[in-house]
Amino acid sequence: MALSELGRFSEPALLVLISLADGPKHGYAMQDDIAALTGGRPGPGTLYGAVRRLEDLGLITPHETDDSRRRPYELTPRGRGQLQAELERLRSVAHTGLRRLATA
Amino acid sequence: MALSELGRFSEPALLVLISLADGPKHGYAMQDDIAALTGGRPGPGTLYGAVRRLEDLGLITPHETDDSRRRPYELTPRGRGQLQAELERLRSVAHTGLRRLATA
DNA sequence: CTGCGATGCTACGCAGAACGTAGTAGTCAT
DNA sequence: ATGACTACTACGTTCTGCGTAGCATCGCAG
Repeated sequence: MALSELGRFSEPALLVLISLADGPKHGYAMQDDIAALTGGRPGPGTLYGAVRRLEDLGLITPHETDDSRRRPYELTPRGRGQLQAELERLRSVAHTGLRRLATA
Repeated sequence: MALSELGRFSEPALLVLISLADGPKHGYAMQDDIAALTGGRPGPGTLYGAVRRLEDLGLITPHETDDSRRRPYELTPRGRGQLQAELERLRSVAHTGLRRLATA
């Protein structure tokens, strides 16, 4: 993490955050949700790798449950804020790019 | 490249394509342009690494020039198409995410 | 005309992300 | 009780991201 100290997400990590944006989910449900969003289903290596990193960063947290089999996660307030900022940045970059394509 | 066969870009590669969207540029100019777009200037390793991969994929191509010192690149038609598709995908993902944040 | 900062790129190497595969185990319907 | 689906862990490989270092060229100040 060098280009910017904290304000950057890789694609799988971003998709995990988005998938948690409308409520807590466990890993398998995230995979389904991401598949619906993007058309591609991440393998477990990709998904749980991203989840662990996001948890280390304090952007998501395990959700209380008595079910030992599932491990649901939810956004922390910090994760929610970071996601919002990142999505706005992304939207602006996409907008700039599309305008350039249209003009040229 | 496994999640989707060709429809996925890493952030630096995407930024290179965007920076070429309003005309041919050489590496250093791309660095400047990306810095203006995002606030962060990629190092040469990041930039030229992404450039080489994009050239291998046929999305950008070296621009004719007699200047041996500079090596400008431009989008291929295929690169232009891919960029457009990717930006639209990105905009839609960002939109979905922001809507979820607003609703929840 | 010489020094020096800015330009433009190549080479290199490491850390870690992305990804697939395989394996384990519980659940549920038939 | 067998097979399909759910849910996750473990593991290893490949490649990206990134910084650093180095080298050559240009332009300008003195």
